[in-house]
Amino acid sequence: MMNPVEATTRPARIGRDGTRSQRPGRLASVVVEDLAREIISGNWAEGAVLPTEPVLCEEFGFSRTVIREALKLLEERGLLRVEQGRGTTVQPREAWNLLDPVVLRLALEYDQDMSLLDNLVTVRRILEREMAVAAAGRLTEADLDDLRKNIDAAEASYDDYPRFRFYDQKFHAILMKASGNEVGRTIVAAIHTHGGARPPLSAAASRAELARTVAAHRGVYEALAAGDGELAGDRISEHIDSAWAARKKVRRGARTRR
Amino acid sequence: MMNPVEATTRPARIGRDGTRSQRPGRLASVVVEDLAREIISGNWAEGAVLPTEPVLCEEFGFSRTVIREALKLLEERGLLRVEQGRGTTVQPREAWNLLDPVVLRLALEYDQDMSLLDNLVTVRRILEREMAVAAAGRLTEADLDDLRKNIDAAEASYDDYPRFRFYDQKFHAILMKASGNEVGRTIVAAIHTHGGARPPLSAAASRAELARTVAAHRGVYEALAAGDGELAGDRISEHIDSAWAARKKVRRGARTRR
DNA sequence: GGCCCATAAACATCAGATCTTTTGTCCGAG
DNA sequence: CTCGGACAAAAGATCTGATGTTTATGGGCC
Repeated sequence: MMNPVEATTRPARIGRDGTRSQRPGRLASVVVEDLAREIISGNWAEGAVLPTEPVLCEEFGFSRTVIREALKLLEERGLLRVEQGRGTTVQPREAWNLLDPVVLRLALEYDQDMSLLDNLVTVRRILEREMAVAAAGRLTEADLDDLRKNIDAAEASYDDYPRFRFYDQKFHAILMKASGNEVGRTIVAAIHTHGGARPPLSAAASRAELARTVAAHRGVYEALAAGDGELAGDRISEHIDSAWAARKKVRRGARTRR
Repeated sequence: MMNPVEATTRPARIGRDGTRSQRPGRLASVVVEDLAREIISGNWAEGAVLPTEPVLCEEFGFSRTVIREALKLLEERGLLRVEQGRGTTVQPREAWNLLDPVVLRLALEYDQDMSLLDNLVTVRRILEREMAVAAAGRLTEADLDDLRKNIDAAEASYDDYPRFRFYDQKFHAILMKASGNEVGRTIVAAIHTHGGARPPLSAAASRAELARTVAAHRGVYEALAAGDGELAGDRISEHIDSAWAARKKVRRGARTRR
């Protein structure tokens, strides 16, 4: 269902030299990853000109088909600008599409002071708050049932963190869907899926933290069941904030920079 | 600047037969537009299987290079799923990246009840409100100067609507940038650029409406200059809401469905 | 009936050639 | 010396045809 692959894709420039023990799905994704990293890490500054396509072919050992596909995808993500007759140049950070999975993942990886992660959580908190308010007036009995069963399932998963996270995200997903705001749902889903998959958000949590999450969800549920959208919004906002604060504290003591 | 072409793109399958009086920038964009329209209009339902690449080549009259590039871009946008050995299928609406320019434009075009546009404005209002609050504590003197000059320039452009819109958007852009929230800025910028370019948001406004906009901006500016972030946020939120309400009213009387 | 392999379908990649656009240079006219 | 236009070089865009890989399917074989 999901796609938890490619978190560490980086098969080190495989060519056609026979030793391709594993193929990364698409060759172009290797090139995308590589070039995106150069750009996002700041190694290649804004305005820098990339080598020409034939040169890149030689460097990576892939054909032009693959290289071109990668360049097009990077252009689509706002990292590059490809112009006939002129060459390929690096776009300014303002043009990057930070909601794109690859861009987001790499940007977070090089986000030393966690300002980007902070931004992400802020956006998520704001949007989810308002979407909870909107959902309050639209939830069906079936939705409420779903939410309740989801909370129960999460409560029974304290010993299986991945499973717990699944139900955690599912809870928010039900709410987003019920809010009727497709745009908000798209954004929040992108943040959940690709932003939450990084430390410190992806690190296993203490049992107490999980219990707090369940309690918070139950509080949101009760507010929704009572039809009090504002209260539900306040509670989910508070929930996201406090969960993030707890996570930041964890990270601070960990020093996980690799 | 924009690209008002290709609303009805289908230049009768130009080949290399000499008569290519005009090239649409990239051939792939024609294919992207065409296929995206089929999907977003609902003409092709979720799960539908597209013709194979060779067939598409024949239909469009382009080579596989072009067709493949288009398919890859559509996959990137969440509209399609391309799988080796199986074929190309249409993705469910939930997977669409509604913030992508092309997807957003077409989705709005087929957004008969304006619910999507409503979603867009809601997200924008929520985000901009919070970002104004954040900006209040970070604005430099230079930023404030910029804002003031921007308002004055807008006020002097009542008779040149495109120019007025430029300054209008610039005002918001300065604020977004000053907020320090890159993610929020990316999202709001996407909404401004690609969502605001459609009727009824793109239609020329009355002089009174423009004056109200300027007054609203000035109110936001004064709150910011006074360091009152909450007030600035409330004002900008109110501004976006009332401007949208006015626009909806215009649209209602117009019946612009073509 | 269930398992295994041959085959076909469909996308992935490669290789090389030709076309277009952009840009910079060079040279002659004024 | 400066301005233009012709010309050439660079770089991406597109075309063509062949070959590799993955997936699904169908027919034997046990």
